Amino acid sequence: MPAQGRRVRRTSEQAREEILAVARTRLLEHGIEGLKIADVARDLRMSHATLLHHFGSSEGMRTALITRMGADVLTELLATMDGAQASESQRARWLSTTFATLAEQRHGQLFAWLALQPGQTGVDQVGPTANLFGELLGRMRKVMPLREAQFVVMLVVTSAIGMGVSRGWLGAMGLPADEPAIAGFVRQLAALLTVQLGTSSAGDAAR
Amino acid sequence: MPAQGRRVRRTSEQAREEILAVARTRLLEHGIEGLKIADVARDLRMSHATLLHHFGSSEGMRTALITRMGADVLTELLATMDGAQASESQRARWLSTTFATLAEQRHGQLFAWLALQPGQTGVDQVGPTANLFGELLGRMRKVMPLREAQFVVMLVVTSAIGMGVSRGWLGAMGLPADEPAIAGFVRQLAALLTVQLGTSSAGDAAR
DNA sequence: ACGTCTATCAACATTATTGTCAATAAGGAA
DNA sequence: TTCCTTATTGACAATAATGTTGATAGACGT
Repeated sequence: MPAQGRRVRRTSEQAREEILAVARTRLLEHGIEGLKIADVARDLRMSHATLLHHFGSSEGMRTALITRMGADVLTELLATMDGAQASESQRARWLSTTFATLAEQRHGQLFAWLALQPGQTGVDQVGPTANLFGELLGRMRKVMPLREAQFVVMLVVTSAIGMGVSRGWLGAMGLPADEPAIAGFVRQLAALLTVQLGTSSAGDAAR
Repeated sequence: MPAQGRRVRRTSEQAREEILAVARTRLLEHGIEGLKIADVARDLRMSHATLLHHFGSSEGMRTALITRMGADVLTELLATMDGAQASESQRARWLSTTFATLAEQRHGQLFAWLALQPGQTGVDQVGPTANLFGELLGRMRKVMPLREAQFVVMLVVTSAIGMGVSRGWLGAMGLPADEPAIAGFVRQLAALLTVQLGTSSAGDAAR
């Protein structure tokens, strides 16, 4: 164990990792306000100067955090896709896990944060995540016509993001939003989409 | 026109209105960062001390803004409901306008902002909006069974909020999100829900 | 041991943001 | 007019937050 007065010396990479980890949990618990570099640094028992040394500026840290979290979402999403495309029951499970991934509260915070960045600034920072949903769409196209795929992905993505962003207060605003209610909702959605996809699988439901 | 050196003296109410109006547009254009009281005041050619005089603190202003915008959403939503419940074509139109109301970029900013408030803080401030979606749900129950109504409202609300929050960057992430694409999406959704509601109108689609 | 590299830190500097206060002036009432 | 209320303001105060710097000390190689 390090004595109190003793400096801990991490590698540059380690330091960045630890900082981003703390920043993430602070974002979840305290919102954007929790991202002041002094606070993040204090959680690590590190001087805020050190934090600045690693990220250049407070904005640098925030940008890195956006990039990291975006990449995590991408990884999770693509992981759930692998091997879950063929059968209908598999597709239902895919929907459920995808929904869970996107609607997770922490990701909701990320999306909300992105939404509040003026202009494109936030999105540009996402870097590798840039084509996140395009990737999803591409894989869906392999098992259904483009128009269907676009509709399904769009519906699932927007609904999941909306759920993630607003889960905290949907309940307070009159909609049932506890765990079982959401699970039931996802099941209903899966059933609805299954019907839809089974019925008009060559189809064009609109106009 | 007021000469430069001359003070403009508004009623307390007028002042609050003008301030909130400016604050709203600033929120839309510059995100939360645009809400610094000095900036808002400058847009009105007013000293920031005056702004503080009317709202007590910067937080007071932000709270008032949340309340106001929330109330506006509520008003718009309920307005679109009146008289658009009975027939199916009317229901489709209701969905379209409701969707438009919630997905509107400016409201998306509001929702995103709410999502980033730690804990319940943000929601509590919404005041009259508190039961916003409960109101929606109540009206839907008049024309369909509870389980159906819950599902439909939940789907529309989450999807619309998700759309509003992420409209700015859905395109950059690979999903078609220009005006016609969204319009098409809403039409497809309406069609899908119409089928669903027509088919199993006593139904329990899940499990 | 010695030297190099650089992560770390305390103290300082700078700015940004919010908040306070006493004085001023606009509008209405008496 | 005169008086009273209070919206308005500039100047100041108090922090809060970010950024800067020179010195210190781990880790690693020679």
